[in-house]
Amino acid sequence: MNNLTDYPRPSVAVDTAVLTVDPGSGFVVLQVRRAQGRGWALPGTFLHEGEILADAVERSLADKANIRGLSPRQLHVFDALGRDDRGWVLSVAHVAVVPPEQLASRFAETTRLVPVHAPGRLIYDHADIVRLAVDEVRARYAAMPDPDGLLGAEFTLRDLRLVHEAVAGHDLQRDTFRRAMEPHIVATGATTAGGRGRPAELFRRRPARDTTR
Amino acid sequence: MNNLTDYPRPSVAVDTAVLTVDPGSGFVVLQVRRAQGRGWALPGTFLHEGEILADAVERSLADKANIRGLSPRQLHVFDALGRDDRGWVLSVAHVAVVPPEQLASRFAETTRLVPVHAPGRLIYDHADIVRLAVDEVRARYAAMPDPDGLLGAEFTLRDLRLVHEAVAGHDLQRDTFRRAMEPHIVATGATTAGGRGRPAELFRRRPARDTTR
DNA sequence: CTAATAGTGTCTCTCAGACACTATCCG
DNA sequence: CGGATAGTGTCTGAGAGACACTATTAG
Repeated sequence: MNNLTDYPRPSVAVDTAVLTVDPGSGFVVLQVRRAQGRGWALPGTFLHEGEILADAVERSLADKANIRGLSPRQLHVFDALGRDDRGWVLSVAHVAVVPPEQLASRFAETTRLVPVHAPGRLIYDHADIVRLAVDEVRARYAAMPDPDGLLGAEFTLRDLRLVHEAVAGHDLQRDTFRRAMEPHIVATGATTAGGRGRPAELFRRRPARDTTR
Repeated sequence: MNNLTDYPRPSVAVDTAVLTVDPGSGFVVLQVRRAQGRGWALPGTFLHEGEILADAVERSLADKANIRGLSPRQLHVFDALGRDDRGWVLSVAHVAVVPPEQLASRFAETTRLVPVHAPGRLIYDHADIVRLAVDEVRARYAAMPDPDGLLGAEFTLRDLRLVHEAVAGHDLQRDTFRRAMEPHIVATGATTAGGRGRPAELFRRRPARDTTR
């Protein structure tokens, strides 16, 4: 019978592409400096005993970058035998999107934010993880208004469009974008003031109702 | 430093939803009888030392169901702490689609094929795996003609439509379906003979070219 | 007033869905 | 010929993309 102790077990790691939209640099990924070696990597850690993957992701980000409160999603398990020179290690890649304010308190010396289209040289298969993460988030943002909450609860359509343009990596048409998002948002009644042109309406996300009517 | 031996490691398992289209029962999932207990489960196994996940999937299917030659794709890692009563086990769920002929040689006594819409009672979270697998395959089949090769290299549009209807779980309109698939297939020039009505053209899958023109 | 931004009317093109017609086999 | 199946013309409605118009603010 299958006794759990019959076989050696792999180490299981998590690696996370933490993405945000930076007003200056657009859609960026968080990288951490490697502890012993030189070079940059995605934050990751080994899974501890009795820990679930999401908790390992949160712990790795608290420890390595001083970031808290994420909602990581799984992407893929990387299991190539030679991928990690420390031995037999499976890595479960994750993606997490956070508003830029939440990265303000990150370790300045050992972390950096790099545009996703030119993430630099990364160890192991971390460049693949960034690609998977970016594709996943782009697909989500194409379908819904700011599903990962890069903006607060209320926003103008201009703010929303700028965030979506940063994620998509290209400009979006103002009127088409508005009509695509309108089924998924509700006007609050309030408007902005103090801006240059006509004041803009404020919207909230529609509470995940049926969108087909 | 992170020494790989510092922490206890989880057992890693794979569980696979093997799906096919059965002429009689439609879209079905392969289940295996549990060895020691009663009840049915998806075929799975523990990952052996130095083995990659895809190989573990193939081994589990050869051993438990006498099936070979799959192309499993990863779906999700199930990591809930209490999910397996044998201890700390992560399970990497997979999906594999095979043509029905390839299941002809399966163990008759210990396996069965059950329609995906009523998979019966399954252990652990295997019902969730079936749901994920079905959703993944339906999404792939909605976009491309038989991407997983349930049919052979050549087929009529009727054959193709019947397979897609079985996967989708509902009827598809003949003319609309044809126009949706035509950009992704090439006529061979040959036609069927011996059928009841007008002979049908035979097609092949288009060799993964750019579909936008 | 002009510049700037927000919101919307409307035209066109494409495409899915639907219906119906023609085409070609068997018997 | 009739019955069955394959292939296609065509209409309609929905929706994306694009352009341009109106609306409302600051200065």
